[in-house]
Amino acid sequence: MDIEQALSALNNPIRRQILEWLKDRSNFPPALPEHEDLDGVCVGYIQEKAGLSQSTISNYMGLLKKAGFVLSERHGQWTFYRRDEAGIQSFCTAFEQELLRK
Amino acid sequence: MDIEQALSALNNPIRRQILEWLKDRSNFPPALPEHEDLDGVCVGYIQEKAGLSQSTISNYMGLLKKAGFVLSERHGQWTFYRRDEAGIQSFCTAFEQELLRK
DNA sequence: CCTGTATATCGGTATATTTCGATATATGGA
DNA sequence: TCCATATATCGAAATATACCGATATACAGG
Repeated sequence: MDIEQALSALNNPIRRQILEWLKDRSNFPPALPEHEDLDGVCVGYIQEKAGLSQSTISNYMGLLKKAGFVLSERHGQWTFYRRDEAGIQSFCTAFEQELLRK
Repeated sequence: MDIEQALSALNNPIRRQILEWLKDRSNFPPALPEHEDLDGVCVGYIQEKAGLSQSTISNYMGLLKKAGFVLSERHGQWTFYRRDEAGIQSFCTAFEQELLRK
């Protein structure tokens, strides 16, 4: 739980937007039939929605992952990203702990 | 309450450290006798503790103020900064609101 | 008004971040 | 094994941030 790394990851409006989008799978196109039972959204969908290049989004997802905000799972050629609610929660707790007066 | 500006202000370990130090006046040298009834800490004390240049600290305090984390009060040649607990609280609330699922 | 002290602002350099296109890697299928 | 697709990584250019020293401003006391 590196608060510095976490804040850097959040200090970008598009990365924060991605975390918001991931709250609800219906922000993205429907999953392919063979992926319907999987949690998470593939990089391509996120890229399309964000309107940035593939490499940028791949990099962003890596930052969010290292910061503990998303989990990833590889299935075939696809990587599916989803929110890490426990990681987000624990960051929030630690962050408030630091910021708020006691 | 600009969350972008607030996160930028917090995205620096020394600025966060300053907010922590300001939780407790005793982190700094005692106030001059004529300032004893005043709340807050003057820029010089903060600078000395942080070990950065005067201009950097003055700039930092300006960023923290614009972000709503500190209040300032001028008395004579001194500017006294103190935490804006309400501002900090309201940032925390808004931030969690955005970050946490629902 | 002149001087000294505290703080703010300016202008610059070094470093970090954003973002891209090109390329590398992984995988599934013909 | 060869090709197409999805994602990751690399290298570079543009922009932002971290700092500094120099200078400006604000004020207090003689």
